[in-house]
Amino acid sequence: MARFQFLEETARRIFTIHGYEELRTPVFEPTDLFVRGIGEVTDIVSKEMYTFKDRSERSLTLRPEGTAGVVRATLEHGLLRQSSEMKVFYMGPMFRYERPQKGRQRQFHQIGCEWFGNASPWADAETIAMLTIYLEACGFSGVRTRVNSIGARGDREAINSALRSHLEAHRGDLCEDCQRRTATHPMRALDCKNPGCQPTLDAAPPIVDLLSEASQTLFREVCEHLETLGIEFEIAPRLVRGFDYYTHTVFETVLPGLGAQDAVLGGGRYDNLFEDLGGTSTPALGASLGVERLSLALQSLEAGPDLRSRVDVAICLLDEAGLEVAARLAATCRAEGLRVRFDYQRRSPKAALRDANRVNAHFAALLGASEIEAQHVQLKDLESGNQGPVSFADLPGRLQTHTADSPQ
RNA sequence: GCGGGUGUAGCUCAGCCGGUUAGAGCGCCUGGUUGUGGCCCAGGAGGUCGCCGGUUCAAAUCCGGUCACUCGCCCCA
Repeated sequence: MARFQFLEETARRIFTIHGYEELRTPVFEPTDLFVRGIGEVTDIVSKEMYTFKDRSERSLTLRPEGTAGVVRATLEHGLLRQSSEMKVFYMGPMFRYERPQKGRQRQFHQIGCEWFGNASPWADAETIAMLTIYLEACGFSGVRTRVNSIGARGDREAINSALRSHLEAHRGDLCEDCQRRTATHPMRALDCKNPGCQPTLDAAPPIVDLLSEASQTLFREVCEHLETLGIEFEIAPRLVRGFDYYTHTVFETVLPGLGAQDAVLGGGRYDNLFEDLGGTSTPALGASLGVERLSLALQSLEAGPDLRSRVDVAICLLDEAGLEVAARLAATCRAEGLRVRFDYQRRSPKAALRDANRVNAHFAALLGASEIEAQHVQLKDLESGNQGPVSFADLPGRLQTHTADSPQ
């Protein structure tokens, strides 16, 4: 949980300084929204949605991804009317009906960002840059995002027919899936991992070469801007994505140590989605991060962030006296914003101190009959072992000056 | 949808070619310190061996079923 919080808070911080605001959307939506948005023939829509009927026989679906819901909310509430541009991020659970395995569960969490109303290749570059900065802020190093362009929707027919004729010519060398995709969605065949298909796929014309002049220029500019921003990336000529709404730039980032499910983020531009969902044509792009996968990757990091929880002071009773006094002290310290450990249990001093040590407290405030008599606690620094009296009244102030510079 | 694996103490696991009171490490508790943690030492608590059935004089161990979890393929975050 600490890792989730860290990943989410870091995202809030990095996304916010890039001008994004958080938006919350419902966890379920009308099924039709995803069918129209993601595309009928995609795996997600055809076999991975959690779909059910409500009491009025409406078909609802637990969201398998975040973008469609954000676009729907934007259209429905006219969020894009007062300004022509908007940047939002979200985080929350997503659902896909499939066999769980490492780095993949049926309910999982994504952090996503969406940027509406900006067609500049700078927007693509900034988005990839921001995500790279985010991953680095989380402690990952050597992040290299894989980037490709699948062109405008108008380029699609030329791409498909060129790929189809190539794939048809080598039909016998392709696996069943690829043979099927040749007809339905030839671009998807390109990222088939089946070893037998590789020679044929390697020999296929690169998608970028099949794009219109304008689309190629756009992609070149995205790459140039990434270099201007000093972002490490690599061009992945065969990278395509599983959602139909993508156009032009697509990208994904993989991290080591995650086995088969190593993509921690994916995204791209989707300039037609607003129209597809009944809005006016709006350039847009976005990405989403898989929180569980990031969390796993964070775990295997040799020098990860320090996520141990910290307690400023643990109040330790030394004898039968002092429960009421301790309760009041805990309350006044908490009112000052201090993290206080006190469990109202009567236990041996030894056990109380051991507990204080276990929860990683900076100080232990020791309280017994003689301390109450003198109106002070014995404040013990648990790292140095130094101990001395501090009056009840001075305790909160004293703790604040000593814990102000500490992490977390 | 397809194919593997595993279910034994709070956690990680050993034991499993059937045979006495089911073990280890870590964690937890107590004591060594008549009101003081971390390190060390000594002791202690804790288990229907996933569940149901079968074979047998005897089952954690063999067989069947069932449930749960897990890994891989497909696809994706």
